[in-house]
Amino acid sequence: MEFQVKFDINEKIFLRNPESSEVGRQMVKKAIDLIYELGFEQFTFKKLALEISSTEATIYRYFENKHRLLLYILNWYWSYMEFLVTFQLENVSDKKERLKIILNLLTQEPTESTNQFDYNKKLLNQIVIAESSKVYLVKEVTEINKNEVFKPYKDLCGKIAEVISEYNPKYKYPRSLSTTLIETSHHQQYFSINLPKLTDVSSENSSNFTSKFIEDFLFKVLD
Amino acid sequence: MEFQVKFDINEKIFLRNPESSEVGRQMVKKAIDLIYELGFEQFTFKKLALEISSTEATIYRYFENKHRLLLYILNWYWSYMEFLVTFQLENVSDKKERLKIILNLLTQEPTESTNQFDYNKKLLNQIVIAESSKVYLVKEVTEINKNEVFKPYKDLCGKIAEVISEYNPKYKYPRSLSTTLIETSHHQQYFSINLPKLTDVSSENSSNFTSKFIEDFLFKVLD
DNA sequence: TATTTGAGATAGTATTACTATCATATGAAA
DNA sequence: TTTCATATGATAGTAATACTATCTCAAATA
Repeated sequence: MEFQVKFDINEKIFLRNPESSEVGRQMVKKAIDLIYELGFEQFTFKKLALEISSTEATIYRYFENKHRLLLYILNWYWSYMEFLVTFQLENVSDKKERLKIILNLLTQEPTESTNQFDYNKKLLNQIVIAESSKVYLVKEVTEINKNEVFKPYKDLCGKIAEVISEYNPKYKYPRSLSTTLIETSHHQQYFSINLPKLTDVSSENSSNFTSKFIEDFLFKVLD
Repeated sequence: MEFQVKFDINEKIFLRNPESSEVGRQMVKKAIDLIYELGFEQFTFKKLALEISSTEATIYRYFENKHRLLLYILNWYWSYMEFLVTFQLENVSDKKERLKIILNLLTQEPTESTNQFDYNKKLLNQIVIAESSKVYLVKEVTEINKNEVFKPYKDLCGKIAEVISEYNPKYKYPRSLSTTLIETSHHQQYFSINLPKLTDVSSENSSNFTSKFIEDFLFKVLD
């Protein structure tokens, strides 16, 4: 079975919908490749324009600045994650199993994209790990939050919080635990590769280290 | 009782030691004010030069770029935190109490700096919450890590991990739990102020929300 | 006293992050 | 089929950023 998913991204994020044209779609696809390759700081619209054989001016007609473009990509990712959670939880009633499915989604590398029209999920996942905090750790966070541009992240968090509460209705901090799971999965994956002394990875336990760590703490917190 | 603390910051971080001159000291002090005020992205050496009535060229003689200056500030902070942990743990033998002291240091606003020669700890704390991840979430992380510039963070992590292991020697992930405590305390403090829907704060439980969440979390994991 | 060193002043460059204008192609509406 | 709106590309230009280089002067040091 194969299918594509589309999400309605909040219109406040872009000036012109990149889904509405070929350049727009190319723009987002190549942006993912470039941000992965260069890191967000070194990524520029000039470099992206060159890559898609277009111009800076054209890109600026779609996105106000590179921060917005990153936000667009992350909104897509968060929507996609919420979709995956919903989809994979379908018909699973065991409450522990439901949590495990979520942990799996948060810590496993996504499967390779099979069709060329889709975004590259592996690169996207790496971008989320290394760059996602840069969209909210900015001075203007309150201002940009007014346009509900973080709604997909909040929704994902809310969905995971629900599953947590189903499992243990007495637990008092389902949302905070939910963001902690998400953020910690990013940190520990990043640290275990780049700054392993900040973790407990070793050559023996390196495979799925983050999974094991997070699963261990989640069930200790909830049981 | 009042005293000042000095730390030897890794020489690879700066070109010229800012502690060695008055401009240098002013530079770091004012950088803390400015980064707090503008956020790291909007902070520039030009603005800092103006603020200390010096020139960009002078600042560049001390620091290669603003990333290094932020790293310098964070190294000082991490060293300071490790000092505080060591100091406040002195003569406390109760193992649970020792963990509680650490949690307190991670989640409480620091006390106002009493003397003008010292850095402003409250601003520093806010900078750590909002900007610290930007020093390691960069493409060049492996390269800059070679100079041991993250040693103070790793040492702090190691020290907290020791206290965790004392409390529960069987726990398998003391370092990862340690970084999770540190990073989660930053996230939850930031979210509870700026994106409260990502947490469980409410008007009733807002005071020390992060403290309560993390304490609950830590002892459930370790007991 | 001679010499090194640090700071300030000044200038200059490449790149970034935009904004503006105009011509042309395309596709839909009349 | 013509008309017209709209998107794109080409080009240009600006202010700010992130540097580097050079020279002078003053103060510390040998």
